[in-house]
Amino acid sequence: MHDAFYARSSLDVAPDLLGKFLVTETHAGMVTEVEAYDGPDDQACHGRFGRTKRTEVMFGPPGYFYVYLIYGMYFMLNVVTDREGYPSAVLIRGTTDIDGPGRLTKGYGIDGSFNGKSITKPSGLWIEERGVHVPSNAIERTPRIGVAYAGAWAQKPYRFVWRPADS
DNA sequence: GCAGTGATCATA
DNA sequence: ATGATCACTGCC
Repeated sequence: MHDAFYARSSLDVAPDLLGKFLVTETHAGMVTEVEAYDGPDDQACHGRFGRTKRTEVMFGPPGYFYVYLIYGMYFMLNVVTDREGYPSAVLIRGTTDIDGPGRLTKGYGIDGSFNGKSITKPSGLWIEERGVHVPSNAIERTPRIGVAYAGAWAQKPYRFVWRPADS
């Protein structure tokens, strides 16, 4: 999971995160569901209004976590992708052990203190390749969840799902 | 079906 | 300072 992995379009990184493992010192689960948020023109992307204090990390270099609070209760975990100055990220919505973006962060103990941290082991949260092969034709693509306001962008198939056949 | 919850951002 | 919005969840 070197830096070059994240230095690509969120639309390429997203499906490649399926089958990887999200790991902390106490939890590990295989990523099963993600969404891509791609650039200033994407009307569902937080970066569409330009740089703000909250979205600053999204505009920064790839390979960092972007974590924010939604609905006053739930933290959303994203990984920043692409290049510096271009706001894009991949939202991790589910793993094999915990399904649902808000439940996942709660279960893994991920809060706002992870915002802006590097995706490396010393940060306490990282992503591992464990040799799981994900057939590309088995990845399901659908519109993203909860972005009905985003006009034409609400329809784009930027959500990627893959669950092992036997689970 | 919808309440809960609070940071964020625009407006002033 | 105020008010609307929100990449969700759990209980009705």
